[in-house]
Amino acid sequence: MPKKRQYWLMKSEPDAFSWQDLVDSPGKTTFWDGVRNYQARNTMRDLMKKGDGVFFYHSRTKPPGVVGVAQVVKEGAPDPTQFDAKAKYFDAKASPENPRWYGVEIKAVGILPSYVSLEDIKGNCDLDEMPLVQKGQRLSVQPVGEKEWQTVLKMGGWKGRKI
DNA sequence: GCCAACGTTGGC
DNA sequence: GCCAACGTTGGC
Repeated sequence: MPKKRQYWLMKSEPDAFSWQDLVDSPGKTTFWDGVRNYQARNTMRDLMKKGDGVFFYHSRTKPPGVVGVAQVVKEGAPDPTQFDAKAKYFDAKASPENPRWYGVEIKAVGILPSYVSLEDIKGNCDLDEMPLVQKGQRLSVQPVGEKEWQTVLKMGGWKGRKI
């Protein structure tokens, strides 16, 4: 039974970790750590699969929007920062035997030739169903439908390989 | 920098 | 197990 390709959107504040930081990472790959929201955790731990497409979204920028395309290269694994007492994301209630927080590894595939801002997304009625534009939506890791994935790629002038 | 929306914590 | 207080997110 072939698995259906899934798509996601991951938010990051560029001051903390930008698209360029991802591109500059060894192998253009990074472990997505520091997520401390249970729903986002469940998504990364249980749902995101190797090869899934990821929109890399810059939040708290002027303007916020989708900057590039990435892919999941390693599925959910315990986030090491939860065990590090000195780390910002330390969680005293987590232990290696009983991890609480998970992350995935993603790899940059390519930048979108044209940035797709939040305003652009809100302005396209084909994208009304995206969690991103729902009121009060704050999830840093969220699903993207097949239709929405293709629409945003088109808006961004994506000429890269199909994911 | 403001603040609405939302999630989590902890006293009871 | 309720819910007020608190902390965080993220657009504006």
